[in-house]
Amino acid sequence: MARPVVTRFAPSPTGMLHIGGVRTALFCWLFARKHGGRFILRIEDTDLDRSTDQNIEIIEQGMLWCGLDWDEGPVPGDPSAWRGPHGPYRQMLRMDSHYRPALARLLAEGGAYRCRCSRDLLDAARAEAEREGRIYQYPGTCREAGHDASQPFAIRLKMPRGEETWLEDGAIVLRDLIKGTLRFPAASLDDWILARTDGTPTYNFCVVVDDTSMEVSHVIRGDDHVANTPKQMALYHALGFEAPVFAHVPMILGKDGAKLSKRHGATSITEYRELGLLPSAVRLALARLSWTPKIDGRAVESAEEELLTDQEMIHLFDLEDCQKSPARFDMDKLNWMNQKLIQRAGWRELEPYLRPFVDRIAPGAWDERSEDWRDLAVRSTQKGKNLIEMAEALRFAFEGPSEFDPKAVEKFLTPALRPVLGEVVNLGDYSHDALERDFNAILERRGLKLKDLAQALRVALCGRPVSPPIFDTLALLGPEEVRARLARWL
RNA sequence: GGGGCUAUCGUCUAAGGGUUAGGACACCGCCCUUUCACGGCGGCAAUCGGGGUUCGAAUCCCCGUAGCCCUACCA
Repeated sequence: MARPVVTRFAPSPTGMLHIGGVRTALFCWLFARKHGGRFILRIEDTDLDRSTDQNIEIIEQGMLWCGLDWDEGPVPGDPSAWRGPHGPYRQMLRMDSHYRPALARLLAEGGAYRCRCSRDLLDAARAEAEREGRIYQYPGTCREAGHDASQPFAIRLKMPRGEETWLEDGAIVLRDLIKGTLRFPAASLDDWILARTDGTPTYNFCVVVDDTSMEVSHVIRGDDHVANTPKQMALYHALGFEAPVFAHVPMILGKDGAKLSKRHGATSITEYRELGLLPSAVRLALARLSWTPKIDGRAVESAEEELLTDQEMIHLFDLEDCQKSPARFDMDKLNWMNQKLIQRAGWRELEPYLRPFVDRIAPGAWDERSEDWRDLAVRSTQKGKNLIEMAEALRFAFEGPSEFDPKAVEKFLTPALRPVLGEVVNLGDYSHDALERDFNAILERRGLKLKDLAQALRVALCGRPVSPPIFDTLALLGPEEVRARLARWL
């Protein structure tokens, strides 16, 4: 029986938003969008020491920059507000409303029990088992003791012993959409803790309660949670809830195959923004890690097909086309995708992303320019690999050269060419066609090649022999500025 | 130690018994060119090891090896 599709991303606000988390969120988002379902953002803030409102905002902003909008969850920037019928969406706010009642019911129904074994006792037993090379499992000392609440206690779940009818050959069977059918022998699982002695519930308990009450139909998460799943399945069973469908996505590794960490470069989503990447490129690159889009059953076969739009990704996305094995993060490919997406974007589309980078070079200057100017500025720098390169390529338009590359001056600004600059000063029509016509006339008269004049102009105007196409360079500066900059060479 | 997962070019991957093992990124070379780029064309490059099953294995089975996850009163 098909439930409406609901997915969720549940990060801990313990710092930055990790790129691996973004990828998981992206899969959840794609899946929900594809099936016309809802996507929930839930904050797992039970780690009180590290969770802060500021970190929550970092997550929200990272998600929004990346284009991953959620249908239910916190309202960005307002720690106490939320949107959606299943709130609150922060675990700390769900203690009394959700966790305690579920715990009480479990205790009353016998699915869980109070355990008085002290932490010291447990630690000692574990240490001893380890010393003897044995595996340690909680022996179930208090399982049938029927302890009351008169003394301190933790709460443990009664895990199946092997004979239960919902097991298959004594194993909990997980049919994972990505990993396939996985079997976990009940004997390998012990009675785990649902709530600590101080009454706070543990992670594995909260996820189940939250996913159930939020009507999550598909749990899509990192495969570091695979081994937790049978424990959670037992809890679903004890609670009498139908378990959601699970899909565990493989991890993202660094270039060297080790877990992606700081020494591999950027790990936080905000760093990718700082690198001058388009969110659409980040989405595409992340999605293509572990996922091979199939068009009519065929994997994408060319560069053209690889460059999917969001709509295409949503249309094509299928968890069955995901890899089981981990993938290494490939910055080269991300850069390539970024370049391609920059190339094919319209200037209005690019402008909001480019503006902040231009602002760093010339604060406020961008918005003072006309639409035509901004259009040309974007188009003439669209060959850049990223927004930083694009903005940098426009620097000449906002500030005159602070110095002139001596070698370039010697090579291109030859005595023979300087007089020609004087002719350029006389030109008044900077439209492309006019410039081309007038330049051709000058070149013919002087017996020069465009290359000679173009390079001389670049050096004279920008201080170095590199700039956008020469006619664009002139148009971006305008006749007045060109005359001013050329004056010293005449 | 126990439980679970994984293994094709440098990277992301395609091919579930028969292919010269295909594509993309990166790299290298050539061409184009108004600088830098873009672009076009071409090249290099892989089935972890060992046993089976089979006429035939990257594909199926077993055994190794390596890596990762879980094994907390962390999440």
